Amino acid sequence: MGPKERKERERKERQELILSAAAEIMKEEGIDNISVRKIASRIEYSPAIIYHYFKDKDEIISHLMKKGYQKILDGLSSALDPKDKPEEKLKKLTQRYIEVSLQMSDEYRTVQLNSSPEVIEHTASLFKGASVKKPALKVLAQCLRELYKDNDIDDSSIELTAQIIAASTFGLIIRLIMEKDLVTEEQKSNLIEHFIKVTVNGVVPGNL
Amino acid sequence: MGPKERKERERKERQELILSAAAEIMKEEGIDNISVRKIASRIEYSPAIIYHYFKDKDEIISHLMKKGYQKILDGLSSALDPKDKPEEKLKKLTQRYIEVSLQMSDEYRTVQLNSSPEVIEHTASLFKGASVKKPALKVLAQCLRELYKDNDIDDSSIELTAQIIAASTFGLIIRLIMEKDLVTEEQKSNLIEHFIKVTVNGVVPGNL
DNA sequence: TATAATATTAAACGGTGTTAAATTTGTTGA
DNA sequence: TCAACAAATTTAACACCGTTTAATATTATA
Repeated sequence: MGPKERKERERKERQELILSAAAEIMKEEGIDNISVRKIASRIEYSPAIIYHYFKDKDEIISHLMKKGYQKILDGLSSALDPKDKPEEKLKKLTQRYIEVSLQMSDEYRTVQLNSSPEVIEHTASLFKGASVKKPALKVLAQCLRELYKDNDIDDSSIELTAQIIAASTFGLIIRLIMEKDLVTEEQKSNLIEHFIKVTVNGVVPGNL
Repeated sequence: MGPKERKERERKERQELILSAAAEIMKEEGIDNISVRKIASRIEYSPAIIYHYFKDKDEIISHLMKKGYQKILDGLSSALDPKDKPEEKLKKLTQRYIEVSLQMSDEYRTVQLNSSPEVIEHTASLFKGASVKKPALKVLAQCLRELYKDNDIDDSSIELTAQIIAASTFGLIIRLIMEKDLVTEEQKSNLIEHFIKVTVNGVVPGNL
């Protein structure tokens, strides 16, 4: 309520202004064409002002990443139906993840392939312990735990499996995005269907 | 033998000079730090000369891609032992592909993630018919054909499977490269081992 | 209202890819 | 051998880029 808070709020508003300008540019011209100068001119300020609200350009990009990543996670939760069997859950989850990612292919690509250390920290999924720190992996691991409830499988094995499913799915999605002009819709849905079949078969109890 | 041929040869030599300078920079400073001016200064010419031998910087990058891609393929063939059973072949092939790719991670990343249309044409693997046009997929599909020799599986299914293995493996490799600072050697080999197990289990006859 | 803090800008630095025109170098034919 | 032509190479510029420093304008505070 004091002026301190207002200041803080105004500062955030300006940051949002900058971020949304950057997001606009990303949508219109792609991630690589975001430039500090373009952002500045779009919000009708001088380029230098950007550095009053962000450390550097990378920090702006990082913010865009985080938002994109969150978007994927949000679209995921609605795919879980408690009534489903574990195997079915796994299929639906994977299917949904692929669908949501393909719907926002530009953002997905940007988020997942950006190689700045700060962003990688947010997208990394292969390090030990990722299945408890990464929401998407967490739900996946939970799904696998149900799948293996009658088997004697240690947790590190489940984590590995979750990470592998994530990495494989990531690979399929990125390739589908990159080759979108070369792959027909039919081929695409064949691939997705087949992928889910193969992946689930690969991790189903008894095969491990 | 006429001067025409010599001219042609000399031109190629200069192109090679430029390319190897670019490759050096890529090795030392990473793909993103290749610049026309740096190449020029390294070969002790003025920047403009580059454009006498290449259309633009992208063309230079494209050449680096093609070479990198070839390198992967070359390292692959030696992994095939005719005495192995199909399942074993598949495992070794995948293992080798991952190893070779990780050994040249910068190049792999560059080759596989470059999004210029010209390069995508060389790396694409999901379009219908890819398994006969792409050497790496061809050997993979052949491997699968052996694996399914006693089963009644149509060829389009084999192609789909090959493409899926390729895309999944691609995903694992890219993530391992991107997260190399976060993943320990132990975790890495666990992942690779587990990945091969899961993948092979997923495509083994009877599970499909 | 004066002072201190904050917001904003102008201007520059060093970097980038690329191009047009001028210049040097090399080749060829008379 | 020399002039004419063609090829190779450079100079210089254009239009961008990210970033920093110092000066200026604006706002808040005492």
